[in-house]
Amino acid sequence: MRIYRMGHEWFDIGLFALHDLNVSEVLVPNADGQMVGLAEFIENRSRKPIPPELARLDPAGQVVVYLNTRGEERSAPAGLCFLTHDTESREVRASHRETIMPPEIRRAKIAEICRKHLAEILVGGRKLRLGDRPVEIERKIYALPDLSFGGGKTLSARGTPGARNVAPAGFAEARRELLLDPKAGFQVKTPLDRHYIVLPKMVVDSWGSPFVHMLKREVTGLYPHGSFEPDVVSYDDVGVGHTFPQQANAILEAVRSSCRRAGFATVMIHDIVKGKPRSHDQLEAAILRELPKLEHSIRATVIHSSKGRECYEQRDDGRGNPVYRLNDRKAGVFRSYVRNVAISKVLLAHEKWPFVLSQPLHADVVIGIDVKRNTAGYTVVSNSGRTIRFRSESSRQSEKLLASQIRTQLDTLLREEFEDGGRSLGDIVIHRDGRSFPEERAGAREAFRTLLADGVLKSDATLTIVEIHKTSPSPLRFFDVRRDGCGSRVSNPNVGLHYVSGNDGYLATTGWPFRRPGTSKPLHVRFVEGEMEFERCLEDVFRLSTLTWTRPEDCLRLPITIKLTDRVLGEDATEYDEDELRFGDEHGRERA
DNA sequence: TTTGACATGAGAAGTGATTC
DNA sequence: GAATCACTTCTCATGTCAAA
Repeated sequence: MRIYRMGHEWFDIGLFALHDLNVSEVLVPNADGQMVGLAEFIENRSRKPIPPELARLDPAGQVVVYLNTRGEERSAPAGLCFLTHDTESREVRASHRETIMPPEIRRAKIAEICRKHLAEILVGGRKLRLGDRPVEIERKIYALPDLSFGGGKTLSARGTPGARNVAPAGFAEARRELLLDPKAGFQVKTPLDRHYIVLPKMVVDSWGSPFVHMLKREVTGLYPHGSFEPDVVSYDDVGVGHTFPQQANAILEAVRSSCRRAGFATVMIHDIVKGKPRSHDQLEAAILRELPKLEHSIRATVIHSSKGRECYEQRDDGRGNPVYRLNDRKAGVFRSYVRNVAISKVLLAHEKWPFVLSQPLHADVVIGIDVKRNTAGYTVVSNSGRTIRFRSESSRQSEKLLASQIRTQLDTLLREEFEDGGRSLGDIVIHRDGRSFPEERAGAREAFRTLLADGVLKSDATLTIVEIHKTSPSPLRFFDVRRDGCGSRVSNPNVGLHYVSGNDGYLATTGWPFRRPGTSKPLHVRFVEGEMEFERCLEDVFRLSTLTWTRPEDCLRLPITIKLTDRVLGEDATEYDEDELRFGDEHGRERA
């Protein structure tokens, strides 16, 4: 894809062919139907003064042919065309950082574009005029909620007595500190289930044992009540080829013979360099989906060998024996990597949630729903995030859910919730990732009515459905503008800032006090139907976005209901070629 | 590839108007 | 009323950076 600068205007064109003639030879019809030279045509159409590339245009230069939107051939001088790159391309990847715009620059650019291009727009024959200033809204901000950790410790940015009180600016930092503090730490204290660490033989024979030791120490440090004693299983990564089916089958074989009890596993895989692009994602997806199907069902998480390979080096122990030690310069990096693995790949996999909301949500139960690649995922959050259930189910529909599916799933999930909690449930709120469809809503209402009749729900229970849009047809941005002296300072909005207009709500879940480059992108939350007040739903969305379990020191753009559904579906729903896995060794060798 | 936010381009999917 | 087309919207894949 290239862009073409005709005069001062930029066009996005796709190259179709190379013209036989050069710039001076190609003739095109001008407005009166007369044939003129290509350079003359462009010059006539261009605002003066003309851009330098046009002034310098070589008459003997090549001409490219592209197709306009009606499929007609058009000519453009190659000298005025520029190659566009996406972010992964080698030529521009280092400059990607520069495309992330800080708020003051984005705001200035928005104003400029409005002035230049949107001053007067014709809509259905009527002129629309845009206001010359952006809309100012009231600073309505939801306060950061209090969070409960282990040891009865509470974190507060709103002055709650007895809590560890911090200023909002220190909230994220304190959240991490409390999680790592042995006197606080994880809020749940139930023991861990059986855990296997599945390593490539090459790693077991080199830096495997210091790595496992480090991971054990990290998990135990974070979660002392769990008695983390993982079994190490090694698979033959060397004796087989390096394709996705070969490595996957080696892992399956090892797990089948060594993991004699159901439980969890963290599987280390090598990057697959040969074969189709993205085949290491296939390997990951295959492991995640195949291990639970084994006789002793294993729920797996996947890590990669590259980080360890990069950080460990072989040394001499002083008596002539080789030992693996961390490279001095990389020790710090590796430690935080191992901590991430401990939290995300071990503790969160065991459903040990690090911290929860201290005060109850407005809703009694919040259910996040998302559909990806024919798999529907449901996350149920109740009891202020203390209880979380997840369920996924394949569906024939790609994005729309059938009424009967959603009815059955909601019915099952809410009955489980009722039996576990031993109490009837009140207000139910559904967070739909993206658009909700009438069939789904009908299914949800049907389930609701049945559960009401059966006493699973309280007689005054309500059902409310909101849509959570990560992107929005009307992409609104918030800017915090403060006047100081002669000018003004533009920055990202406070997290918790919200603006409601009818059934559309915008909520800043990223922004101050979290330091991130770029301009905060508010969530678009749309009220679809139900009895709960919209502003209360919105506040629940905000509170659920403070449960940043995978990154305690940072913000989360999405509420945990959607985030968890996304995470699990992202992993679960990745396609992999099952036939290739079962029968694909020949194909694998061909490619390898 | 550890994670998440913000960025982009490609392509899929949906919408609405037009044509036969 | 189906087929087609132009256009919009959304998802997906990919990248960088920074956290300790």
